[in-house]
Amino acid sequence: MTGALESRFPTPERSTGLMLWRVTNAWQREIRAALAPFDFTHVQFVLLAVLASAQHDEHLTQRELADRAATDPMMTSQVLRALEAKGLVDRRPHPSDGRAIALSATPQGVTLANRANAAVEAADRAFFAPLAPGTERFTVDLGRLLAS
Amino acid sequence: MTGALESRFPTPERSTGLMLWRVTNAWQREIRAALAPFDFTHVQFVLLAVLASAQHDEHLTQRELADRAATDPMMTSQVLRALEAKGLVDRRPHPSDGRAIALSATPQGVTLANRANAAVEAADRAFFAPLAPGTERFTVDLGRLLAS
DNA sequence: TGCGTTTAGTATGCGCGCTTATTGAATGAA
DNA sequence: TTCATTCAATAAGCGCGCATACTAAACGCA
Repeated sequence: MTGALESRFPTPERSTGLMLWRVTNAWQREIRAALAPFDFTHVQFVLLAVLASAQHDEHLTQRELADRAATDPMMTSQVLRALEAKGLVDRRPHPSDGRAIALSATPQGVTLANRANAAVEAADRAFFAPLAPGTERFTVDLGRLLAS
Repeated sequence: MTGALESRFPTPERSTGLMLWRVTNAWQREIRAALAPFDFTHVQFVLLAVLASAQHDEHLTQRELADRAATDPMMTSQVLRALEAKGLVDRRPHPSDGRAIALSATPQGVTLANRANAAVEAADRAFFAPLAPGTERFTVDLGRLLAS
């Protein structure tokens, strides 16, 4: 660092934070490309997939779905209306809570979620392949960062 | 996975991609909080810091700065005008390229970049502390993902 | 029962990351 | 020198992530 900035890091490549930022941007590009054939954004896919995977027991509310998917409630509200417009999600009044909305994936939604999920999982495998055989360890590290 | 989605991952916590996404969002929140006292966004800080650290040899153009900082050229253009309005950056016509802009951090810009950098590096240390003593290894992993 | 508090959903607005397109200047080849 | 190509900077627009604020319904407690 010969410039006017006093940093611990001689180059941006040494900063864990900056690297994390760049890697996630690169990953988002890959996922976006993988989902483009399905006309899905990443958030659309995540919400539909989480909804489909919870389909067995009950109808989630938007709040519950947002909690499970770790998405912003505002985004969740907006994206679910888009998914409803596509005919992939049903949004009905909640039977016992007049404020809430009971969500369910339509059959088309489930079908598309499964096909898109295969594409996303393939893109993920390709993206994280350079970590093999340490991919699991890397995922555990990410979990540690979330726990705190 | 007892629902309607056929996935390799029983829960989102097992998907490296989703974990990466969540961790980066959490990291962005920490950085945003650390930079709030300086009235900086993350991109503002990164561009100013990279510019200050390159200050020694020449005046970068916006394109060169965007390349070094790995930021989008559109963002770079817009954020640099904001930094100029704050008096932290000078944007002059390039002496030999009529299309380009010669950038330099002002003295106030350098001072603020150094103070903000200390705050960001502290926030980074705190955020990645749970990885110790494997932080370096984690950073190397991130580098591997970018290389491909 | 009544009323203050909490909660589900949504409107608005801002900065980021990206795509597409435009303008004008530099470049390179005939 | 001329003209097609490349390139720096920027305009416009979209979806994401977040903050703030509002409405209406549910909840809790006396």
